Amino acid sequence: MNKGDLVELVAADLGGPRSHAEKAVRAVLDAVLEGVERDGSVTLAGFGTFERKHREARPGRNPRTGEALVIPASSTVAFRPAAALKRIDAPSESMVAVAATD
Amino acid sequence: MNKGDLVELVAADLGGPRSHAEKAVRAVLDAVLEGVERDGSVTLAGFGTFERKHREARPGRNPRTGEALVIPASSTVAFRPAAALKRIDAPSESMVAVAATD
DNA sequence: GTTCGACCAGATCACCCTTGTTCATGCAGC
DNA sequence: GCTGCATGAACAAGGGTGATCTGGTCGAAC
Repeated sequence: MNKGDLVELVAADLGGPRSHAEKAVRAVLDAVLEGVERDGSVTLAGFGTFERKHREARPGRNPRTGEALVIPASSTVAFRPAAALKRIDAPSESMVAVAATD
Repeated sequence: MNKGDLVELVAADLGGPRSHAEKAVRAVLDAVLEGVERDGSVTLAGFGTFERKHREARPGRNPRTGEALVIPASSTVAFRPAAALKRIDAPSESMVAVAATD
């Protein structure tokens, strides 16, 4: 799913025109990045937490040549999903039971 | 930073009332979850990709008791940030140069 | 007021991360 | 609406890193 489809979903939710939903999507994404840049972390209850993580330099390897190299330290944005959207998958053996229950 | 602050940023961006921005934030977050559920992944160019990742069951351990246990298979939502928001930190040796340049 | 998130402990395994290319697609501008 | 540009995905291999378990409480957020 790409941004266009997401905009359609947002438009369906907000009920307004797609152009408005598109602006809303951009505004939210930009605000998240802004918040991460400013505060270092953005916590959205029930959704997850975006946080800027500093990664130490560490030894890496060029997968093409196999040559060892040093991956420089970098800052990236990590996302920790809220517990609400972690779903425990039923074990394979229970799938039959689930199917029977369902 | 919490959801309220994010809403304020979005409101400042959209220019509308905060109540409207709050609805927009909820709509976007909900749409992302909806998209992940539907399609398995949501790609936002310049921001990142949300994708549902299936994690196999694996042996774990209760950190309190040290007792071994099996972590059941689960599905979670992972976020891969776009290359644009990965920032390479200057090496320590360059910090002096940066300081000198700055 | 209620619920949700963070924290911490220790051990372990999955996965992320590098390079570099190309192609295709998505996005945005005209 | 079309085109152009930019960005994402995939692959290959290996090692380091972090995510993960529980759980109770406190504080903040909703």
